[in-house]
Amino acid sequence: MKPAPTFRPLYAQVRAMLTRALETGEWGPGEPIPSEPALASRYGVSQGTVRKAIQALASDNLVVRRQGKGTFVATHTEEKASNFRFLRIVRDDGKPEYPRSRLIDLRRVRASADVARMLALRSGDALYVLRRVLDYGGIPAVLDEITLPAALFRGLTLDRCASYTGSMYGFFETQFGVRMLRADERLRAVAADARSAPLLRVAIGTPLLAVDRVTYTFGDRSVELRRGLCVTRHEHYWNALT
Amino acid sequence: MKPAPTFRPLYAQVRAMLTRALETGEWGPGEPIPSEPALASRYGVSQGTVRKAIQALASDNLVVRRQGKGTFVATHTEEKASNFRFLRIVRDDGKPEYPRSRLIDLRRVRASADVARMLALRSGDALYVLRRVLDYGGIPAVLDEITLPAALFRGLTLDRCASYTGSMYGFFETQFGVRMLRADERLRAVAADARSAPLLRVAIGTPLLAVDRVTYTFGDRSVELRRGLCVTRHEHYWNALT
DNA sequence: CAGTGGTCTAGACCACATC
DNA sequence: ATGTGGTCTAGACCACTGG
Repeated sequence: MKPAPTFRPLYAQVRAMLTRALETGEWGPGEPIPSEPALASRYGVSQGTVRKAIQALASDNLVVRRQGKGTFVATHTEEKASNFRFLRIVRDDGKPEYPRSRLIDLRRVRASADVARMLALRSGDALYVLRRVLDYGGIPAVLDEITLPAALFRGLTLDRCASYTGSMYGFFETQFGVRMLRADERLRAVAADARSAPLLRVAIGTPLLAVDRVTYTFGDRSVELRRGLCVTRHEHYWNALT
Repeated sequence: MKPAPTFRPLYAQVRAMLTRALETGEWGPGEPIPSEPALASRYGVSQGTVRKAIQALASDNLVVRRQGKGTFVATHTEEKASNFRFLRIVRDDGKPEYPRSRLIDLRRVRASADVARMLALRSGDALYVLRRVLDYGGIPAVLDEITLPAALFRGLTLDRCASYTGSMYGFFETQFGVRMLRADERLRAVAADARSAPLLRVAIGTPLLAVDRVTYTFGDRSVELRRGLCVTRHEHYWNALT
């Protein structure tokens, strides 16, 4: 019998409290959190312990540390190149081009049993399904179908999407307060069908890279399903195994 | 003008010295490295500084830390489940099955300009090209074509491959002293051709997931090119965006 | 029990950014 | 000059492993 695996380091507890403060929005995206000495006094621990907690948050990309300036809450609205964290489709020639997004349509539908399970909803709950195409160098490369719980994205319209300049996740963060923290992806090869082929300007049957993403926010709650269909002729999906 | 960006933390220097010791094989794969106090005295720094250096190596997967036991040089020969670090193809049903490998053939060829560049060789240098198929549940799923510099893998034969039980990288590590540390992958969707279709038992034209890997050892030297063609019917490529 | 890595503290000093 | 995070040290104690 194992005795009792109840040991929990101090820094882990501080980390949990900081995460909670981040989740409740005590400091908003882009804003600085208090300095290490301030947090040490607030939680009654040493600066070194606070430091370790913050570094764990930084390695989870919840905050960004900047020497001489402070520690800032992560945001999708100013990540520039670092936005390639969630955009793994890059050009074969390596040019770091940011694609242009063209919105196709937005529908309101009911959740199937499968989708409901993956989003921790009930069958029949309302969903938004947004479709868009990403163009690289003016050529369509990715058809995204983005599924969102309507409850979290009340008032979402095509116009609101279109009028926002910046990344999708920046839009979700600023307009709906939904913060995407991490994602899982499953990749397969599929054939272009009658629905996707015209939008990507390829022949039916063309091999496409299908990227199925589940995106999570605080507390490992899934808040987005996304299927990307990618024409991997001039672009590819990039991944580093470390 | 910037003055001189020459600052280098002590722990980074210790880390570099430890990396060098690992590379030269002062401690072999699977063996323990000296304890923190021992290393601190060896390098004339505090234990805290050594700890930070070692933790950096651990996060690069060069060593593995085990509380109460010691710090051990990473090896591909006993990684059990952690071997899924370099094997991202998993079953759709999530069962953690380890596939069976069937060797197809081994050829000795000359490097083209492209391959030579990617492996930092000269055009015409000798290469080995090994092909194999991975079966999941008895069904062929992946056709791998593995390209290696002959200079590093002298005496490689099909028989030697076949007689080794364990992972490919474990084989390379123990038999040739070549240690794979990290890899980059590029994924595309392609159509099965006359060469691959029969081996994977699919029709010509079937969409396949093509995984092009470049694998690196110490000093960011590339030592393997690998192309995997995957039938993503019952399996998929898994990736976490963190 | 001794030895390992893991946690926590306190304090000094360094590098960087800003005013 | 001040305040931030980053480095480095020294020492104490804790959790885990194995003899």
